[in-house]
This record gives sequence, C-alpha cells and structure tokens, in this order.
Amino acid sequence: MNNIPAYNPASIEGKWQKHWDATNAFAAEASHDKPKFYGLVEFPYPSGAGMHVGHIKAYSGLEVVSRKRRMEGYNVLFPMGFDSFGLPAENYAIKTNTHPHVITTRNVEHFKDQMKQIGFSFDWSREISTSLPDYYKWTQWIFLKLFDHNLVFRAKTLVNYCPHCKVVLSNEDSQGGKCDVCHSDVVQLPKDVWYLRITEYADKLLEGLETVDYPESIKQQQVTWIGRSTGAFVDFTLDGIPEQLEIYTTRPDTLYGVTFMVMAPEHPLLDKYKEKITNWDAVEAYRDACAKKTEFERTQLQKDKTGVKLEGLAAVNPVNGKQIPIFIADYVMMGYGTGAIMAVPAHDQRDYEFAKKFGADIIQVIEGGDISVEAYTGDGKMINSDFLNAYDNKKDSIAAMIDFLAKKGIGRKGIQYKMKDWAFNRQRYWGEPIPLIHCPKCGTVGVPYDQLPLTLPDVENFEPGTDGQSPLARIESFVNCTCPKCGGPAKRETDTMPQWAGSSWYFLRFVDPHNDKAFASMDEMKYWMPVDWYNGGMEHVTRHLLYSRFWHRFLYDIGEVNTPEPYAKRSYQGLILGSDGEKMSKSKGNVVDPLDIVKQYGADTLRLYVLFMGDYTAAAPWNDDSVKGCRRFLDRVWRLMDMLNDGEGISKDLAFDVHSCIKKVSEDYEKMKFNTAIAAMMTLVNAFYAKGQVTRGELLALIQLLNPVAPHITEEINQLCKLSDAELIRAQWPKYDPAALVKDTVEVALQINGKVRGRMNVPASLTRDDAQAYFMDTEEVQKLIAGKNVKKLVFVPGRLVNIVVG
RNA sequence: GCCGGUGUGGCGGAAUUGGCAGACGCACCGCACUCAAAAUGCGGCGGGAAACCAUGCCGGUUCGAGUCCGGCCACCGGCACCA
Repeated sequence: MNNIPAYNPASIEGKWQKHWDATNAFAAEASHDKPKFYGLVEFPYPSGAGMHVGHIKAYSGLEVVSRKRRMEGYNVLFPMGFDSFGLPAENYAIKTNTHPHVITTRNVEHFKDQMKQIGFSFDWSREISTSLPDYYKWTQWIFLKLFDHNLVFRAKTLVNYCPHCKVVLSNEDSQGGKCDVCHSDVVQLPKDVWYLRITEYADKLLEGLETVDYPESIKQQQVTWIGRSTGAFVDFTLDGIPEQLEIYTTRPDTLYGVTFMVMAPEHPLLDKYKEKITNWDAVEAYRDACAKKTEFERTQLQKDKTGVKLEGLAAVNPVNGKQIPIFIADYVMMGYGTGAIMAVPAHDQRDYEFAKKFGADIIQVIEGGDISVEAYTGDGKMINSDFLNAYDNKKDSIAAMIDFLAKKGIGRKGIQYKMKDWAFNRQRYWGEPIPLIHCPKCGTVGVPYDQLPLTLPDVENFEPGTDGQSPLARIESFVNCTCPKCGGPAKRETDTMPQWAGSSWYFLRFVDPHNDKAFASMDEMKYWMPVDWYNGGMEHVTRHLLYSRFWHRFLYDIGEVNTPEPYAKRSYQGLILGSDGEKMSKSKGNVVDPLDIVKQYGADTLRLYVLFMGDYTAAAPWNDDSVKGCRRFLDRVWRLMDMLNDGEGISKDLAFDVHSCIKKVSEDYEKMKFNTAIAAMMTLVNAFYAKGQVTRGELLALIQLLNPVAPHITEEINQLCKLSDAELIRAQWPKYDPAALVKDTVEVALQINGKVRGRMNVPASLTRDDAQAYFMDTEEVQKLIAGKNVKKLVFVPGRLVNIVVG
C-alpha cells in the first residue's frame, strides 16, 4: 500500500479515545438477552499523585479479557469508579484548608482523564464515587441493616490506636503493629468503639472459600487470618473466691498435666479480687512494665518468658482436685480465648519454658517425645490420666475428655478464631456518617431508612478534636436531633465509617448505578451477579476481600442479593518494581509516571509493555529499554501495511503460523499469560517479515488478536486498510482452523541413551507400533548405532525417538 | 517457628506438565543501507578448542528430570507467645 504515514500514536490515540467516548462504545447493554461477563478491577482511591504504573498493570489484565469477551459476543460489564472517602484527602484538606470534597472531585477528574488516555474500555456511564450522597446513602442503608440484625455493637476494649493519625484502627488495618496509613507504631488503648460482628460470619467465610475459584495462596491467607481452632472451655475454681476462671484450650486431653495457670496481665479478675492478692505491688509493677512494651519489644522478647506469681490466690484442677499456682504473664493475650490458660508444660513449649524458669512441675500425660528436653506436642496414648488412659490418640482422647467435662458440668466444646470483630469507626471527618442516634431514654437508635442519606455536614475545621472526637462533634446543628422513637432530644453519633465501608459493596452498585429505590434491583443482580472475574492486589486479601465477602454474605442471608459469594473468580497481579529492583517510592526516586510513557511512546506501548514484562502474577522490575522494544514491535506491526498484498484469505504457507497463533493467543489471554501471548504475536510478525508480504486476511487476524492489548493502533490499521467492515471492537474474535495445525511431517529429536544426536523428519502419522521398524531402517539411525547392541526404542510421537544401546 | 511461593544466560522471562533447556524481548556483536550517525532490514548471541558441562546445592527414581521423590540452602509474601 502506498502513502502510509509513519506510526504516530499521539495523533491516532486521541482520535480513537474521543470516538469511543462520543459513542459510549463500551457501555454494557441494558438487554439481558446475551450471555454476560462481569469483569471487575479494584477501583482506586483517587490520590493527588494520579495514576501509578501499578494501576495500569492491575487494570490491563481484565481489560484484555473484557475486550476479548466483547468480540466473542458477550454483554460485558467492565465498570470503574472511585473509592473517594479517606484519610489522605482529609490530611491534605487540613494542610491546604480546602474542602476534601473539592480535592476529591479534582482528583477524580484527573484520574478519569488519565484512564481515558490509556484507552481503558471502562463503562463510564456507570461511574460511581463512594463519597457522593447518592452512593453512601446505600452504604448507610446496609449499615442500618447490620444494626437491625444485631451485627453492630459498641464495646470498651483494648483497641489499636494510631497516635499519628489519631484514629482507632481495625485489626486488619494494623497488621504487624503498624498503622496502614502512616506506618507509625500502633498502641493499645482501652476505648469505646463500634464493632461489626464479622466473627459471627467466620464459618460462613471459610465455607464460602470452597465454592469459589481463587488462587490457593489467597484462600490460605484468608484461612490463616480467620484462624479457626476447636477445643474446649474449662472452668477452674479459685480457692476462696466465688468466681470461676474460665480458660480455652485446644488440648483438653492434657488436663491431667496442668500444673499451673496463667492469666493475661490485663485480665479483669485481677482488679476485682486485688485485696486477695498479697503481692499486689509486684503485680501492678509487672502490669505497668507490660503496658509500656511496644509490639516490637514483645515479639523480640518472645523466647524469654516473664511473669509474676499471684500470692494469696490458687486454682484447683477440676479433674483431680489438686491445688495449683496462678501466674500473670504477657505471653497470654487478653484478646484471644478467655485471656487465661491452663498451663501444661509437658505438652506445650511455651508453658514448658515458663515452667523451667519459674520452677513449676512438669507432668507427662501423653506418651512420646522426651520431656527432659522439650515439650511433646505430638499424638500418643494418654497416661497418668485415670480412666482416660484407655485412649491412644489425640482425636479420641479429646472427644472423651470433652464428654467427661460436659457430664460433670465443668467444661464444654469451644471454637475460637484469631480474627477479631471489625472496629468500625474513625474519629475523622471525611467518611460516611454513622447513621445512629443516642437517646437518653431509648438507647442507641438507627436513623430511619427514609431519612437516608444522612449527609455529611460542612465544617470549617477538619482537624480532629484533641479529645479524640470527630470534627462532627463540634457541629451542634448536626449533633442535636430528636429521637426517632420517642421524639425526645437526642444526640447523633459523630464518628464516621472506616475507609473500607464504601468498597464493601461497590460491585453491587455497578449493576444498577442510578437506582434510587434500592442499592440495586434484584432483576439486574440476577443477570449480572456474581462478578465473573475480579482482579486486584494481594494487599487486599485480608481486608477488602474479606470485608466485602462478609457484607455480601450478610445481604444474601437477609435476602437482598442473589448469590452467597460476590466473586466467582479472583486473580492478582504482581508488583511493578523500580528499575533498581526496589519497590517504587518517591523517596527512592524510582517512580515511573505512566503518562510520561504515554507521551514518549504512546498508550499502546505502555499497555503492551506492562503485559509483556513478565509473568502477570510476579513482581518484575521496570526496564526502559524493554519499553522501547515494545514500541519497536508496534512499529513493525504498523509497517506490515507496506507489505500488504491483495490476498483476502490466509495463504497456505502461513496457515500453520496464523492458526497456531490464534490458538495460542486465545488460550493464553484466558490464563492471564499475556507475556507468552504477545511473544506468539511477535513470532507471527517475524514470519510475515520473513516472507516479505502479508495478505489482508493475515493482517486482519493479527490485529484482531492484538486489539485487546493495543486497541488504538489496531483500529487505525483496520480503518486505513479497510480490512473488516466493522470496527474491531465489534468484530468477531478469530477462530483457528484445527486442520491447519496438522502437518504431514514432523521433526523429532533423535536420541541415543537420552542424549540428542540429531533430528529427523518423520511422517506425522507414524505410530508407536510402527516406530521400531521405521527408525531401524533409516540411515541416520544405522549410522549412530553401528556396532552397538540395541536394547530398547522409545518413541514419543511428534517429539523424539530415544534408542537405548548397551 | 508455621503456611504459601520463588530460584533457569549479562537482563526480563519461555518450556504443551516427565520428552530437543533458553521461545519472545532487551542488551551486546557483525553485515547491509548511509559521506556518517540514527532509524530500518538481515544474521549471530549460555560456557567450552572439543569430548562435554549447564535450570540454587546433595542424593534418588526413570530410556529420559528445570519438571517427580528424599534431604539441604537462599530469597520473597503472609501469620506468629493464638493456648
């Protein structure tokens, strides 16, 4: 073809982006006739910094799958929105004295503009933003439903608190003892906070994992985080005190081996009976020392057990009536089980170390190991345990012991989780107001549903109060209200919801984003839900992914959604590291701005590169030279137009190359093996160059396969050469012809004793049975085995022949 | 400590699941085009003169091992005094 201009992404990309925008090209169809595909990528928090190359990679995976699905004839929902409540906007608001709403709106526009410059095929007609009243009305609505079903409660307990951000954090938000927002050390403080009873859903969240297509690593992480264990609660009587000390153990079968007890330093029973404790001074000193230890110090001192014996108090082992001492020690946590344990030094390593240090008895009750060296935690026959000595394995022993305890009324079967209830309030401004009212007469009352949304009032000062209260507490017109139940004067809750509230159900809003009667209609949900494929980061596995599964399962239980699980399939992308192999960060100066790449090479090159750079799920360092190589490939594709001849179909000599490429690309996109799919297309382009010309049919096949990755250049080539009547986004996904993949002869490797000694062409139809006769007759084989004794011949059709000689 | 994962050329990474290790790309080298350079096209590119040696290390199974089994080592991610 003559007069092909040079490839200039800057001009063609903007042109197609405008066209897609103007024609609403990627809007999901309202009709429910076609099979559907709901592809979801995690909507971003619209930070002031704009998009990161990590966003590009995170979205590009399902971008490719979604574009392929449209070409395959599916009705595709591939939406985008913004998780726009959150601390960074609020902190920036405080710094610049600008309303967070203004900042957020500006950032959202910036993000959207950038996403459009990359050419993502999002359905912008369904855009949502969690900080808009139309949206958070329904976040509040779901919260009230949780409240109505007794899944919201208020409790004063030790909470994770970030002194820098001045907020209470959930357990999930303070992993590793660091604040998720600012990475300061989190401290433990007693505070009155709202909780969502996610632990109530622990078993359902575990069971649900068995029904979904998630990678094993994600399932494992959630299972570990939930941390379910089974065992028993046992009551120990305390000498001279009317109250009993309840403990939790996973090894009730070792009850005869209990030689002391340990309580957490924060255990409430201590204060209650402090006059009975004769060494209270020592106890108090120890508690103070513990309270001062940071999370870091506590983990560092893991091996070195500390504690104080309680003088004046003793416990009684309920199975044998023996009196045993009680200690307090910080290796027992108030936040797990009952905050007290029965110590069995013979069969628990921590108890063993404590016993060695504090001189407690060690009584073996399970056979095995060598308890003069360490605790024996394995299975075995019960010994020194009265009538229970009959049992010779853990499972039976535990069952028998629980049965025994239950009959005597001193113990019961129990289940514990490491996961804790979700601390659900923040003492900050930029979040969903919690729709609850405190009435002196009626207690806590929900805001009536018909009064939603409870809108966030304007304030002048976004700074949190010094008393740890939200800025909302300073607005009297907001705080003072009437009780919906009794009509008397009441006060509003002034805390807001945490960052993760809005994202816990956003996938539901996308199916029906403009509905003002419900968060989404059942009709739309029945068609679109569940999300067919959800891609996102590993960092969300124990937060967003867990929280949203919890909300969705709750909505299912109360009949508001149609599926128990929100996401049928989940995948994740690997990090993009800086070119130095380190995590990208401003301070290291290794951050790549995606828009710089767009300016220099074009959006198609950027898209191609993030998918070609390596295994999609693995971390890989950025490499500017490789970006150039991707641009070079697109230049080569562009110049195929110079080689175009008049042929319409696929020429015979290239049929194998074209059809095997169609097969490979079609399969690899589905497996997110984008790097090898692109490699296959590069190989095909190399074959076109080797031949020096390409037919219209061959070029069309290539640009259709490439379209999901590089939509602009391929649409432009199609338009310039008029290869297909329709735009590629409407064209049909190419199908390979299996007949074209069959060859008459195939090359196989010729091995002697497993070592390659040559290659030869053999008929593709050659079977294992005919192999012996065929190969022994050939010159090549005769030459190689001359004078040797052939013991065996192994033939793998299409691959190799191995002759074993002695 | 427990759970999950990774380890292959100078680099990013392939390898149809036990069958020709190093696809594809980058970097590099050579040739062509050019006064020259860039760009582009074509070719080469694990090591070794070769026999051979090479997929973190040691052993095993097999006609054949990057892939399976046993034992180590290193790194990454998650959990962690969870009773």
